[in-house]
Amino acid sequence: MTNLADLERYLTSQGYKLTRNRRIILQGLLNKAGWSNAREIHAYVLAHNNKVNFSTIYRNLDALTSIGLLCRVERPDAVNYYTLNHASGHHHHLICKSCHKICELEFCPLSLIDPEALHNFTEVECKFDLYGFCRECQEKNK
Amino acid sequence: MTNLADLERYLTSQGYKLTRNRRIILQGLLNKAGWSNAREIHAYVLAHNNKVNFSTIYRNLDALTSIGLLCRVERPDAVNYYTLNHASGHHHHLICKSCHKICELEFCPLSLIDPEALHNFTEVECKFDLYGFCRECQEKNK
DNA sequence: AAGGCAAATGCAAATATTTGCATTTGTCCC
DNA sequence: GGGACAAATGCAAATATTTGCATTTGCCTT
Repeated sequence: MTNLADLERYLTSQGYKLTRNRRIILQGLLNKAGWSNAREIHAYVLAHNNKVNFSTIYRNLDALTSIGLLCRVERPDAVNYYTLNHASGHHHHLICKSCHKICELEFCPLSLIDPEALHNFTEVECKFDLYGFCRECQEKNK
Repeated sequence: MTNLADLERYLTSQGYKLTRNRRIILQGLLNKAGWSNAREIHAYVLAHNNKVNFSTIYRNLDALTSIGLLCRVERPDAVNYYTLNHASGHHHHLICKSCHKICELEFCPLSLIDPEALHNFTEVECKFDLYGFCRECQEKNK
């Protein structure tokens, strides 16, 4: 989905209300390529709306992530970053511990795991990310 | 490793100093089966030493985890829990979103991933955990 | 268009966790 | 055993994030 109308349609189809904050958050993420954190998104909404609270930002980022519209990645410095899930499918990431570059991984381990290993758990969500040093940062530190 | 002397030997072999705090943390985790959070471990050390600061606890839990003596798991309520890595090998976990029960997974996705997919990253660490509802909690909510 | 209800929001307080810097401690070497 | 140096610690302040509760808003029904 690469336009606001589709994103909004999907949001409401999932039972969420279409609020002014959510519209601006989605618009902001559409405008800006790459990843943003809650602070940046908060600033964007402030600049394009009247006034919004940080907790609203966090709650909306959670909601949008939970229905798959956003990808969330936790950086090694413990700050969460978000981006529109253009891939639209479920996927994971590879993050550089030095420059924080984020690469996509098509691979999802949950699809490969033996259901027997899941101890009869249901509604299983997969949290999976890899952290290493990208080629550029390896060069720099030589 | 199931005794203090082995744990301590390993700690020093990795270049870490053997401090009073670390000894008590390891002893505490040896005594208590299962998982503990920083608050509980802090309380244990306070009760068995003179006085220790929370940041020291966190720094030591990080250090012990980074050399593989401890396993760390992040619960859905965003609290980290720690336990001795008896399995001694690298492994992952399956956590109940309701009762927070933690099961071990022998599976590590990093071992299966195609090196080509790693974009030339080096020293890659794998952060992988599954979150779902265990059989007991499914029954309870029927 | 008006009313009602649940969902979304604002606010303020609390959470776990991290960090910089000055001090203390453990270990290695003599 | 004593001294030196780096690593570990204490302290206080800062971080991102979450939560409870009262209020507001979006959306559905009439």
